[in-house]
Amino acid sequence: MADPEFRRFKKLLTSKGYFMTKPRMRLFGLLQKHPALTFKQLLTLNHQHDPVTLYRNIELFESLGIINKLRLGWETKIELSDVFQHHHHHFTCVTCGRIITLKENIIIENQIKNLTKQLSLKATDHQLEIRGICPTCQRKGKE
Amino acid sequence: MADPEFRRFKKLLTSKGYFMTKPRMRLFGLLQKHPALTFKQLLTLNHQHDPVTLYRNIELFESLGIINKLRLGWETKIELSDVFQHHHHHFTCVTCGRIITLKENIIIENQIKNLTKQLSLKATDHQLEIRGICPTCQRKGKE
DNA sequence: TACAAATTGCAAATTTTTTGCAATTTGTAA
DNA sequence: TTACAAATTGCAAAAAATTTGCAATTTGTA
Repeated sequence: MADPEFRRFKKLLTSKGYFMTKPRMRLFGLLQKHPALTFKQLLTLNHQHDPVTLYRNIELFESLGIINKLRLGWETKIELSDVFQHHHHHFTCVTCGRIITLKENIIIENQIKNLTKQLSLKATDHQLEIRGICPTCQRKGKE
Repeated sequence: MADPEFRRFKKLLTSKGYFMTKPRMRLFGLLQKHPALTFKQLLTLNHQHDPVTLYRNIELFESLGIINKLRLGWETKIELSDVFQHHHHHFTCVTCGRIITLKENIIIENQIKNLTKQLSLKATDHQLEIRGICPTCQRKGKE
C-alpha cells in the first residue's frame, strides 16, 4: 500500500513490537472512513467479528496515541488522533445528534499555548466541543 | 436554606413538577463540594445508597441541565453545569490524572462566538479539555 | 391531615467490559 | 522458503455496569 497514513500507522505499531494484523487493519480502515464512531457502530461496521478483539485493539490504539476517545453529546466516540487528521474541533447538535467538524482556529490554538505556558503546564493535546443547534434543526424549530 | 444555588436547583426541579427528595439533595450537595466526580466516586461518597436511584437522578439532572458529563482523561466525570459554577475549562495530567480547573478565557470565548456565528450554529455551551503534564509530574520526570 | 402522583430501593434482567486459555497468525532469522 | 518464538485472536465464561418492573414509601397540594 502506498497510503502514507497507513505507513505511519504501521510504524507506530511495529516500532513497539506489536504486530500488524487483519483486525487492526480493519479497525484503522473504519476510522479513516468515518469521522467519529461509537463502540457499537464500530462493532456493527465490523460485522461478524468479535467484540473482545475490538476492545483490546481500541485500548492498544489509545495507548499508542493512534486514536482519541471523545465525549460528544451524550456518547463516547472514537476517532483517529491528530497524527492522522488535521487538528479540528466538534460541534454537536443537541437536537439531532449530528456532528459537524470545525476546522482548527489559530487564535484559539495560540490562546491555549499562552494559557498553558503561563501556568507551566506542558500541553500535549486538547479538544473542544461546542454544543448547540445546527442550522437544519433551527429551521425545523421555527416551523 | 439561604443558599441561593440551592434555591436555583430547587426551582429547576419543581418548576417541571419534579420533587425535591433526599437523594437528590444529597447528590447536589456532593457535586457542590467536589469539582468533578466519576459515577463510582459518587456512589462511594453516597455510601449505603442504591446505585439505581443515583443513575436515575443523574439522568434527570442531565436532562434538566443541572449537570454535565465530561470525558476527562480516560474517564467520564460529572460536574455541575455552568448554571451553578463559573464557566471554566479543564487541564488533565496524563501522568497523575490530576485535574486542574482553568478559568474562563475571554479571547477563546469570543472566538467561539465568532466561529459559530459564521456557520449559523446556535451554540448553547461548550467544553475544552487540555491534556498534558502538570508541573509536579514534569519535575518528577526530570529526576 | 388525606390523597394522588412521584420517587425510592429491592430483585432481577440485560448489556457492557474483562479475563483465561487454546488455536492461530505474525515477524524474524536461518 | 521454512521453522520457530512471540503476539494475537476468538471462544467460553466471569465480572461489572446499567436498566427495568414493581411494591412500599415519600412528597407536594389542597
